[in-house]
Amino acid sequence: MTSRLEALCLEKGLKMTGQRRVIAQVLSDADDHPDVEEVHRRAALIDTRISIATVYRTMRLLEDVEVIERVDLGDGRARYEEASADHHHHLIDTRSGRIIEFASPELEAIKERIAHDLGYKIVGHRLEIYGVPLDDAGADGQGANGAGPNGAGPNSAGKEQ
Amino acid sequence: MTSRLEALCLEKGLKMTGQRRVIAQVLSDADDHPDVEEVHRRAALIDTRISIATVYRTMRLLEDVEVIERVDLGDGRARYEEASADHHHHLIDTRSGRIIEFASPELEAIKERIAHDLGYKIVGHRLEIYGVPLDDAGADGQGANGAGPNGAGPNSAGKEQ
DNA sequence: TTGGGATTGCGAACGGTTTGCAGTATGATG
DNA sequence: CATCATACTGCAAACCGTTCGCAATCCCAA
Ligand SMILES: [Mn+2]
Ligand SMILES: [Mn+2]
Ligand SMILES: [Zn+2]
Ligand SMILES: [Zn+2]
Repeated sequence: MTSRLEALCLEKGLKMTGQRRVIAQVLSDADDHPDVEEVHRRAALIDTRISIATVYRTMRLLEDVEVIERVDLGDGRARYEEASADHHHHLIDTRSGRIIEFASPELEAIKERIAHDLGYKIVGHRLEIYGVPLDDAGADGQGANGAGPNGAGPNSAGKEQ
Repeated sequence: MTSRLEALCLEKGLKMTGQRRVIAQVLSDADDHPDVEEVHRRAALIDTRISIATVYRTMRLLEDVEVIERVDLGDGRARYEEASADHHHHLIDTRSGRIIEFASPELEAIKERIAHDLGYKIVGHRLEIYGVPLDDAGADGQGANGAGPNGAGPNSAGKEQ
């Protein structure tokens, strides 16, 4: 049974080996932002004979052909997610480690304008927000209120990890 | 002669050693974003007897007491700059490596609103833009035009590195 | 089915950073 | 101003995520 990502790999003309199929499977199933060790761990559940080196190599390969995207969340290691049509950023809950995805057209527009005004064309950018839940033991008042009306994107709800 | 940062360190109650004084000097003089090796290199010009380990330890210390700030510009190593009152971000010229600082109140406001709407209080954030000069061999048209009227901050001109 | 280039597993090497340890300096105290 | 406990330093080894060389293996086009 070919996974979503395996199909993508075939389209890109990649040679499909057993380990690549397993990794593609793992990444297709994932809805979080696993690092290489985590991918390896999950892959090992399906097929024990996959080395971490191969996972590293495959992640790089998949990144190169833009099947997955590298995410830098500030902890030491590289994390990955399926390359998706909808660009987004991450808010990291520093208390729980939970990761919430968001998108903001306004923010992107401003960013674009800033670069342009400085005489630059954007070739990439990175934005992460680190925060703590408002309703927790927050020093600053304000009650909790669900995701609001602003451009906060496709998934105002959040994935974890 | 006590440097600006040395004075700050004294205020914070840090024990001032010879090597710390030299490092404080180097950082006071710097107007770019040196990594640890670069700080060590510059420090060695003033006093040859400073080990890289001490520089690492001192940078961490100064970061902890908020005399300097760590900057992550995407290359492997940590870079640093003097902690300043005016918050800003960086646009990295991927062709030249030049680093341009900018600030944008609108951008900060939107970021604030996004987090709030998601139910979070911001404790930190990170934003970098990678770009290439518009007037270079840009594929996408538009002539060059200097820094514009938008909130692009305190130093629309740029520092290098 | 075969053959050769691509891929794998292993361990060693990498680059940036941290750390254990023994020796040295600092600055508080008398 | 001398003394001393403590904090700091240099060195080298360890660390952590990641890459790489190499020989063995696999994939897939012919
Ligand atoms: Mn994501
Ligand atoms: Mn800066
Ligand atoms: Zn964006
Ligand atoms: Zn900001």
